[in-house]
Amino acid sequence: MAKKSARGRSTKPSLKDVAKLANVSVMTVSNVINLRMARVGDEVAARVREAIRELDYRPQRSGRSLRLQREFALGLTVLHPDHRFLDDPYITQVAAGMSNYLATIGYSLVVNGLRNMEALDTLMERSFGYDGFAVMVSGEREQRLQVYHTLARLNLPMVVVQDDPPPDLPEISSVRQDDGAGAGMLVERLLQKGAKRILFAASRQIWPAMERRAAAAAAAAGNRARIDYLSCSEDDFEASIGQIESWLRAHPNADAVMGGNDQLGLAAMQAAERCGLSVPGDLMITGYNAFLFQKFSKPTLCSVASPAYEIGQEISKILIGLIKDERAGPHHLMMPVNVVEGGSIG
Amino acid sequence: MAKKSARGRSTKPSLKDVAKLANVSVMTVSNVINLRMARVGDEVAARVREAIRELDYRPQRSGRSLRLQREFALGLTVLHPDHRFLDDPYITQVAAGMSNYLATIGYSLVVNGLRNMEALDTLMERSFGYDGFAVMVSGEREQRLQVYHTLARLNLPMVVVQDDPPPDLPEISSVRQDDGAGAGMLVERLLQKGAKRILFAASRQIWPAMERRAAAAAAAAGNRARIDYLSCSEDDFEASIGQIESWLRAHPNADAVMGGNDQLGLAAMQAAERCGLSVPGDLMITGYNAFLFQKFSKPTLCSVASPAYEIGQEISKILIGLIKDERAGPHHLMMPVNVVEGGSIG
DNA sequence: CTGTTAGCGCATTCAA
DNA sequence: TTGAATGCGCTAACAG
Repeated sequence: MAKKSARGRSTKPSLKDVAKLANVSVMTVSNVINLRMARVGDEVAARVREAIRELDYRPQRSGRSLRLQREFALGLTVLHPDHRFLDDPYITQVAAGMSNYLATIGYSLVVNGLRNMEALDTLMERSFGYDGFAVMVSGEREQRLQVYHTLARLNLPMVVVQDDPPPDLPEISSVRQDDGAGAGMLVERLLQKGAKRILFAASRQIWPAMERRAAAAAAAAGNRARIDYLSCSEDDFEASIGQIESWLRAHPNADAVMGGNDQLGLAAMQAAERCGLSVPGDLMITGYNAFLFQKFSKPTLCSVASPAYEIGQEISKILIGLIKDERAGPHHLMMPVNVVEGGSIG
Repeated sequence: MAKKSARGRSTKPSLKDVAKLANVSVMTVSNVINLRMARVGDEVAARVREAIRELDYRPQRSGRSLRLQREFALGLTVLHPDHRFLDDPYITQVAAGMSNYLATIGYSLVVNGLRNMEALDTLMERSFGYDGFAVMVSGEREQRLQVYHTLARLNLPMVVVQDDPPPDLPEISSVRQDDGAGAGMLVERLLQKGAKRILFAASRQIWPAMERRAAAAAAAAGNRARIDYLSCSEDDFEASIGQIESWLRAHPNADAVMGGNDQLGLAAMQAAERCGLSVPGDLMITGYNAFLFQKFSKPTLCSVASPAYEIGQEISKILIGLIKDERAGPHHLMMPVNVVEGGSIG
């Protein structure tokens, strides 16, 4: 049971308490805990374990961290103006992948949601609680670069997610999914089905990955089809529908709408219905990053499966590697993607 | 710039380094950093700040934590068999609410996703990195109680989310939303519109809150309507649709389906369509916890707005209060909910 | 206003 | 095989 001091404040037991109870030195206890059994006799070890159990002792992270100069945690920093930043399923999948991998090696995940640059500055002044971290940033490239530069000053292993790291900071690693290929595959299917005029509906809030999808779609289409670009207020679903609907009414010759993500694909489905267009007969629709929503529509959305969860795991492995071997160079990982079939393109 | 040792390993600067550069004692630097300006002269403070800037010094959390016996972080522990535990929008909203509140006071959020009791035991052996934590557990009440009892041994401020804490552990706090009232309001509306036979479609994975909703719905209906109960495999959307569809075909006199959450409400929408039932004409449908999805269907789902984000904030406030004043008793907070209108009940 | 001392819990190093 | 000494970075308490 926890020790209580005179004032009634319960204090956690330390190595010293265990050592006293087991009648050994603190080092012996430390050795037992860290499984250095070669250095401890069997019966002594048993006595120590009994004392640990009796006191309900658990090593205190702060002492260990101070001594070893390791925090035994990784960070996930998200810079995004929406305060409900974890609404984004991509972010949550990355976080889940990191958390689950880290749990297997006794590490923790520290999540930081920042709404603007000021919050970042505040964060920078404080100490952190991790040995390395991943960053996901929305906004213009210029601003993203500024964020990366700021965070690089922490001098900690760092992975940029779904973006190109700054060329002038070669130490930074990156992990992305192959959104160029994914968008290309979707466009190819639309072209095969005769699409000549396509709308790419992106979110108003800029994510680098979505820009890459739009660019890759345009490149894949070449001069075989025309691709227009529409920026939608993704956070307001109703508004997105309205914007796509307006565009569809203004462009009755459109053959397809590519949603920058599945939410926008679903918005396009409803916009089509409001315009009296049948899917996929009158209008084909695709989404991107098939998470929960992909099946919510009828017909099901044709989309691209995102390995966001696996990306979270890979990020962790890379960071742990960089922490263990400081000499290791930066990693740049590109995860493959594949199309998820759906009735929305026929 | 970061100091480099002979081996090329970069080492973080410490108070001592700053003190040396500024020609003051470490305590003076500490006082400047902690804004104890009454104890430091203006020009000395300026000199110290200059040194901090020059060395890019940042206080190291581990030293501070060790000295003050505080981790400056809160934990969020989720025990749920699905490894993508953060797929649940309720959990992510709670996490976002916690993270954003904590950012304002310089605390961090540590996320722990556990898939089973073994993972919990592993976690219990290690040291943690937080001063208090919130718990969200799915599964049977018996198993949940076991989890709470295990975690209580950490002897840390603890908040149970969306569940009753164990009666024999009066120290544990709790925060819930008033799901009884929410379910009651939905039932009342259905009854007003003449519903006599209602299906409550719950997820196969048991969440205490969903059980409360089902119980409250039955209680509210009394003998005015019959409420059946169906357990759906929520993780597989297609399977959920199939299960609800089967039930609807077997019970053609059903008037309404209450989804235990919005995902299940959406599944019911599709099941209705497959049965050739129009919504709300032939069948009324409700959801629960209106997050992103609530607007994804047509007609829009009638649901109950969840204050999950606010719950996250309240959890943090409660925990911080308990950490600051150990004498404070447990808190038990019940957050009100309200209905979100939608065309799915007419 | 500034400096000195001491010790938080732990693991590396060295001594027995 | 076990123990003792040392110091990681920081701040409360006290001394000047």
